[in-house]
Amino acid sequence: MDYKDLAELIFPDAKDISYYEEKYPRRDLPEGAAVVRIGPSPTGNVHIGTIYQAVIARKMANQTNGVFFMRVEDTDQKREVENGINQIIESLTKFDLEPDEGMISETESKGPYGPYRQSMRGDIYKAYAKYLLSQGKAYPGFETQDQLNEMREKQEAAKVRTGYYGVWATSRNLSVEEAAEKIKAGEPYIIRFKSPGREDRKIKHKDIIKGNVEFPENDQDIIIIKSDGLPTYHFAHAVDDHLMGTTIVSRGDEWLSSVPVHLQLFQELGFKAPRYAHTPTLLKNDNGNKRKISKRKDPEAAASYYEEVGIPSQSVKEYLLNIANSTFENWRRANPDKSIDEFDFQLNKMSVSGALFDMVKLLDVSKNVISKYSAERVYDEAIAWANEFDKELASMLSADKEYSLRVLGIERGNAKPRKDLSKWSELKHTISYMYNDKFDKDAEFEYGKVSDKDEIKKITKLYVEKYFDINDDKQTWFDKMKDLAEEVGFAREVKEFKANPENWPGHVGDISTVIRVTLTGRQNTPDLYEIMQVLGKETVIERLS
RNA sequence: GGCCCGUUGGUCAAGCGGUUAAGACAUCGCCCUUUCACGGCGGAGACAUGGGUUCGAUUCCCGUACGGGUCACCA
Repeated sequence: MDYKDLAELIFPDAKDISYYEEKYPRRDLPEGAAVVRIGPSPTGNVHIGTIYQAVIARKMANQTNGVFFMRVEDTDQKREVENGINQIIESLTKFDLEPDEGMISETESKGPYGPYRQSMRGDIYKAYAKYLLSQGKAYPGFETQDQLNEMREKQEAAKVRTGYYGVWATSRNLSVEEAAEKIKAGEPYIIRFKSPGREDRKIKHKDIIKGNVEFPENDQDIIIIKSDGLPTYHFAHAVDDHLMGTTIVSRGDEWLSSVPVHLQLFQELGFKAPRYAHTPTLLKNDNGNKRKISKRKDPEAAASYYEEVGIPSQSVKEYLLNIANSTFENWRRANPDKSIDEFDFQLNKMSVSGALFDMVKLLDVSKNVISKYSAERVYDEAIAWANEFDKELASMLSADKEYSLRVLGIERGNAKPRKDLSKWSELKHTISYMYNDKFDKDAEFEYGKVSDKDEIKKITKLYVEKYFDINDDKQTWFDKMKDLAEEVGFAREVKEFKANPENWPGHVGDISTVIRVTLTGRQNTPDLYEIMQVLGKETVIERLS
């Protein structure tokens, strides 16, 4: 009996790998085209890190006329969540990051290298495992979970390196006959990779982001096929990225230390290894310490969070790009109106260390993004958000769309657009006073310098009766405000007042504040003239009287 | 603990042997025909630490400290 017989005994039905090598031929792509991918697991709540990876991958593929595909990595059935794949697809769609190939539903995929779901590729992994087995590069391991745990405890107690290697690899030296006998006797087993590595030798890895890294060679006989018949991440990575023609593996840097294993696997399988780009992790400040942003503890770790609070996906993408390449910021300033598709992203310009996720900065980016939207776009996006998350806002906006567009158009569309909105959840508060049914004329407002009720009444009455005319142009309106100030004994000009404050009780700004607060309930608002224009004659008179 | 990776203002970051050590966010002040937002101008604020190497180190080397990752039949 030899290795081949053993392989045959273990995987009698597995095809020869030549079948798959022919079925999935090398991609025919132009020189320099990058084939990149994301490999999310359907564990529910898509992580913002997945979106981050997708932004990077999408850009790499676009810039090189390459391919961006999505492969669902669902080999851990315990963690799987119902509808998990659809959630991933939905998330990518919302961020406008559709892959060129990949799953398009829980069970269907598009693209020539499918299926793009690891649990549906079982036969493929078995074929390659059989191939290794038949060459004596893999072997069945018979230790139970408990035995392995026990072994680790012993190793820890003895303060030696933990793991399945050297003298600890007890199944490794079983003869083919012994192994076959155990299998025939029905003993449970898994398949291990027979590592040719030696811990006292070094391997060099050149990472696109991290640069030169040196590791000890891997000497662990890692498991490649689990007892459920599915591959481990390492094995699936090697087989899939080989077959699918991945040229650059961009993934989180928590994988960096697995590179020796992966390189070895590619080597022993006879595959050409891809280039690797290990991206820094998104971190979060937790009581002064940095730690990985986590789905369990941090709401902002979920891609859906941004949708819920109404931060446009465009803003999130720009922020992520900003973290990925700090040159993005300068580019954006130089090209305020270009699509981010035109930005030249460079993988090797990525920072080596992890960045703290900065919500304040994200909001700032978002504020700029929204400021460039037209009133129509604000309306469309806001109402889409509101329909799902804020019914009151939705009915407010949709009751009179034309009117709402005018409200949203205040100080928008000009050279210096208003920048006071960074997420849709703020919108209701920002514009509520523009809607009569949301405005309580009799509420107690906080006024400024002039706060005496009778005086306020006097000023607003005078304004309405003597100065207000909805047809005035802005300059006339402005001059009239000054006239009003003068008539009630206030300084016409702020500068005059500041030069000699003892001469007046206040200035025109104090008077306009009276009008502003009475009209809107707020001391801080956009341009009052525009507000009055939108509010219309009737409402202005009604509120000021 | 072993093995990796990292450490420039509060945050994100340029810089890669000689710089007044960029810029952005945040913060403070002033200005911007009346508020606020925007915009403009300005201020404060940083090379973790100790040794080398060098005429000269934020930049190169070694140690230390600190932070992060990883050591699963999870990805």
